[in-house]
Amino acid sequence: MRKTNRKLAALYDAALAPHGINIAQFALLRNIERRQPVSLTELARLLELDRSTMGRNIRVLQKQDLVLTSRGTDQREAAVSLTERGMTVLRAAEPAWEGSQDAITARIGADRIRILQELNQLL
Amino acid sequence: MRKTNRKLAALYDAALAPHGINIAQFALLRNIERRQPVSLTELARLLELDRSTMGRNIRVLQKQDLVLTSRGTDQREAAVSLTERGMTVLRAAEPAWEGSQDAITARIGADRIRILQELNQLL
DNA sequence: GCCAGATACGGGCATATGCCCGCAATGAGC
DNA sequence: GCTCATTGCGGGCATATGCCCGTATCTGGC
Repeated sequence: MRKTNRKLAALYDAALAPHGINIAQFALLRNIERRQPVSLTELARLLELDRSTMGRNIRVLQKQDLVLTSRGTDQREAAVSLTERGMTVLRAAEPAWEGSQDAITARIGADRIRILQELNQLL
Repeated sequence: MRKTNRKLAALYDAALAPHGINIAQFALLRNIERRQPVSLTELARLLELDRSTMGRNIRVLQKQDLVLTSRGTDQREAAVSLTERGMTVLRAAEPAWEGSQDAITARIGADRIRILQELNQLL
């Protein structure tokens, strides 16, 4: 599973590289878009990551001017949103992501993809 | 896949924690045992990892006195072998690993496990 | 035997990931 | 209103991962 995950990530990363992001960042940007403005804790819950990991990942996106964070009503919360550039990059990267998705589906079969999705539910 | 991989790794890591190693290190130790003495490049090939990553992972095991490296016939090569302690820890950790393996198989089904193994071949 | 290209490593740079600890803001109970 | 447990973050520590570049060693063709 670890091997496969690395290979799969490498495939997506190669396809997304021209857009300056990797698969982890792509997934993160999509989640931000859906929920913005959203807190770090909420994003961490959505992607099932440690909160501190999420904080650092967001910082990288911020450095690239893809997201911005401000304080929420709750002064503790960091409210994360896409910047205009973030939205542009996300839109531009989507075809590359879909292309990889299709290529991988063709290679391993839609039924196996479905099983991978089930797997995550079971754990 | 990335989510599932993290969850799965966490399960194994928890089971292996009492032995002071994680799932990546466990897999690495097993491969070293099978091929020792073995070069970094060969190990990297076996586990499909970047060679520099392998070098660093080995260094961690070395720091814990689980493996030792010496120069091979080819003076460039690092010949990696298990230390006695490495062997002991590997043997001690195996039941924990098998326990996780069984628990996970029970949870997600042997057929899905088999599909995961096929997946790696296809990529 | 000598040199050029190939091969094995190590180190630097960047990201990803988790755990723990401490700080600040919130909110519930009195 | 005030105290204290809860919640949201950031920073420190450690590992994992990949890419690129430089150095050392080897090897094949001459």
